Amino acid sequence: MKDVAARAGVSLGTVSNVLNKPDRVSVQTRDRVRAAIEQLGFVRNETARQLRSGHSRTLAYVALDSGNPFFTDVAEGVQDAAEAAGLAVFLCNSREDGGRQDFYLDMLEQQRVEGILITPTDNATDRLDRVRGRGIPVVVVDRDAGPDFCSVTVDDVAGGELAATHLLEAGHRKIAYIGGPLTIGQAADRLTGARKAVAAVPGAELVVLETAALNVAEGRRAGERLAGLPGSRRPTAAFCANDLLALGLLQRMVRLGLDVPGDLAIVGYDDIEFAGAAAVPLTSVSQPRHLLGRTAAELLLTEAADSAEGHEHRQVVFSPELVVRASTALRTTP
Amino acid sequence: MKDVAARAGVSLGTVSNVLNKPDRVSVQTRDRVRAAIEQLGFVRNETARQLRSGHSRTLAYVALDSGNPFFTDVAEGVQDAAEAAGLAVFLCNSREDGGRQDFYLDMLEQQRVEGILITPTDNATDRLDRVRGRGIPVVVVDRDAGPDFCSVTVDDVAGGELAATHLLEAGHRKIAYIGGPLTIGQAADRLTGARKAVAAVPGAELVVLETAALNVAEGRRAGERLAGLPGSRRPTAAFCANDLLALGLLQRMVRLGLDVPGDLAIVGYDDIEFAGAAAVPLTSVSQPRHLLGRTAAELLLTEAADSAEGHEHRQVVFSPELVVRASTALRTTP
DNA sequence: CCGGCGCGTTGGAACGTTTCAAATCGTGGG
DNA sequence: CCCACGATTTGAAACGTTCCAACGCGCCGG
Repeated sequence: MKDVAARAGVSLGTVSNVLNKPDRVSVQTRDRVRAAIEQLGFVRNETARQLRSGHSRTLAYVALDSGNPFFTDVAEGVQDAAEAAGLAVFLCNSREDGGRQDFYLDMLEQQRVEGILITPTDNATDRLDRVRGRGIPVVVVDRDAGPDFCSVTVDDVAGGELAATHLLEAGHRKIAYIGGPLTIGQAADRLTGARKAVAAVPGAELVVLETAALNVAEGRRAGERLAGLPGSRRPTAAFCANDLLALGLLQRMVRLGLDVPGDLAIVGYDDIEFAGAAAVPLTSVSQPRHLLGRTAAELLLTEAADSAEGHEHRQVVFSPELVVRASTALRTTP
Repeated sequence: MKDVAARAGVSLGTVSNVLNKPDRVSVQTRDRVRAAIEQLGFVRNETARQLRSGHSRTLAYVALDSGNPFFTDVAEGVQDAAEAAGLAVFLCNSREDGGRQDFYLDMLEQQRVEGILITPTDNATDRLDRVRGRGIPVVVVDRDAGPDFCSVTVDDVAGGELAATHLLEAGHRKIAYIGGPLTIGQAADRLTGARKAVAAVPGAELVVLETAALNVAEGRRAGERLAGLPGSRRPTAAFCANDLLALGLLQRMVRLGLDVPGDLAIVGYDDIEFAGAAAVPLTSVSQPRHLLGRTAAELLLTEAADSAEGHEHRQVVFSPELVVRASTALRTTP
């Protein structure tokens, strides 16, 4: 900057003004300084700027697993919001490892980021409290963290209800819920929602098939269990706790010569990219992933702005949406 | 740090020494300072450290599309290598948008990162040259950028050869190549490799079905084209330029009542997560994604270390590997 | 008893910005 | 002709570290 000032024949302060408050500087000087910047290929040193101004213009998102498209979509939403506010985003990936998560949190404290978005590995609230104690705003993404944190989540109970209601409205009365282990909050919530919907319809019945995991192989296994039932006892529809289960189930049904949705209608959850590309395009419950990220970032910016006066923590809960595809098409023969 | 110094009854310099060269400080003082740090919850201000030391201990990876598992795996490799060297990683996502890419490059220049790993959107070599002109090492990932840049790639010609050879060895003599548009370097290279393998076997023939894109829908369309051929003219095997095509093709074949691999053996490319979970698990050409990232990061660190004396740019080319699954199982009746 | 050596420690000068009070310069009103 | 005033510009003090020359001090060899 010193060189730029010398070349333009002005003082350091003026160069700084051209960069930060161009309207304070006369047109001639401004142009002269800009020309000098251009000629020297000057690039502002953000580090020094941060040190002096106390603002880093950077926020961070600590995701649970970047390999999961859910989180990459959320991250995109975060980036969009941050970009709009002129902030850079540090993307960190804890890979479900508490140690790595702590490592990143330490690093981010040292970097003095403006704020942290995080999907924590487990009950990390005390660690997060400490971070916030340092004056760094924290927003929890896709997890509830109580009234002391801003958070952004999607209502899994509502999602379960949505899926089951859709099946009930299509005339199904015996519905299987496939998912588990039920110790996973989301699997349990989706079941709760489904139960609620089924309970509201007289004569409707929900059969729970708990699985050991939420993957394709378990979906196939569930398919075998269903196919093994005599026709009269077999559900006519299945609601799977995620799309992997649903895809596995779908594959096995097709393989066993059963028709989807004729013999079994299927609803998945998450609306992953492959849901629409499956052999029979899959009806699925979709979460507003991009919006989730954007909202979380906006909440963070609000909290940062409020930091002076008292800040009211908000828990935003989004509603999932049902995306109807062929796997639950109405049966032509009722 | 001032507070820590005061509390421990030492000077600023000593605190700094405890942090950076603990062996220069006597045990008693060291412990006293550490206790003070603990009590005050002091966290070093990385920004100031960077400003003074001139080193940011941060590198960046500008990926083409974080939604693509390929790049997230590469990113993990990068992170592992960086972590081992005690560096933080800025993850940026250009989403195939040159403007966004330039925005990030500007930002990274301002941040004075130690180095940049990038999968560029297009011929961005002049922009990258400018970045390097500022003294920031650059390594190109998954693209060749000529002898003036370090780069890390995977040999697509070899991959195509590998796939075709596998099919030839299984006895196939009429093989379809499905992929395109051939203006995409990778689709063209894989075809080149396949041609090479087929040319080496007398009596073997390669049928090229160029597609408009590399997605599931195009794969299905190719399936229809193949199924429409009379049995005698229909290839007995297909090599698809990526797994999406292969999955679409597989779905359509199964749907049309053809057997895989009995009527048509299929090889995909990329070995995406779903390849192994398909209705018929897919044989696929796998790229060492994690290794790609790790190597790129290591190359970058080398270049950064060499910066003083002349640096020799290296182009590392990895070999793909074939992962054999059921979609090319040997036919029981030859 | 003195000079020199090493170990610990100290003080202060950078690093490259931003920020702000003060200086400068025309300018129009009185 | 003087003065207050707005618009520009300047100069210097931060920001929180690291780095280095210099310092104090106990000890050893002469």
